[in-house]
Amino acid sequence: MAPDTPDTLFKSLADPTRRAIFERLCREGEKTVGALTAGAGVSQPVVSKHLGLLKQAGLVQDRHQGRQTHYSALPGALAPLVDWTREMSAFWEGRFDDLENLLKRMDQ
Amino acid sequence: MAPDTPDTLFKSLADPTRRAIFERLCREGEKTVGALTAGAGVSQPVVSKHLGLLKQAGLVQDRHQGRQTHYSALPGALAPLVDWTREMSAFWEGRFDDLENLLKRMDQ
DNA sequence: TCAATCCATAACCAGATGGATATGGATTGC
DNA sequence: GCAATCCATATCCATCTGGTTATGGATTGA
Repeated sequence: MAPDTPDTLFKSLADPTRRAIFERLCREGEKTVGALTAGAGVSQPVVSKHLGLLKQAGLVQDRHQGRQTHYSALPGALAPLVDWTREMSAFWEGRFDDLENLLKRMDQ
Repeated sequence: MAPDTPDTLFKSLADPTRRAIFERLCREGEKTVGALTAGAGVSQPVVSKHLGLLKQAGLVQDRHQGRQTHYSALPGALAPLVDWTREMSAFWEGRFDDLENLLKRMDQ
């Protein structure tokens, strides 16, 4: 799946375990697979698999150092998501052709 | 699943068919199930099921008129998504404790 | 009233997916 | 060199999920 598309991003972040891993990397910075496994609530192979998917999606990068692999977040990859939500909201803001929208705006 | 949480929103928008329906509602405004089915590429029951999930997630609302049901988008429900991405980016911006981040910033 | 239309629900199926365990390669420490 | 550690891959399994067809209730129109 092509990285950095809304589809890939939504799919990658839809799983709670996977999203939690990404969140930890965003909050706490670079971490090894072992460190991520501690507290993930799932086995190490599962963590590795999720990290592989996050990497494919362009959301994380890895750095090999000896027998450890350090992963870190690439929050810039979230840009297409931001664009998408902005686009959807923009369509909403730009449309005033039904009564409900009109009433909502008059309500403000 | 509780509506309007990042988890529910990501899951709801992860499916391409479902997201396409939501996008159409955002772009083109209120539509009946029949109108949405035309061009969705899937059968009418599938469209109904997706609309049911989108409604549970708080992303759409429905309005019954005779034998038709009109659905419309509620893009305000995307707010938790926007907040979440902002939060992740904020963690990123606030951290300058490793060499790679430093180099990236010096690069700009 | 009766046929047709619109939509939701039910039942079912195939494939995707998240999880576990088993294993093995690479690296480190003794 | 050898045992131990770290991680990725392989295999397998149960469940979830997105799709189909079948059906039926409600409403409309003739």
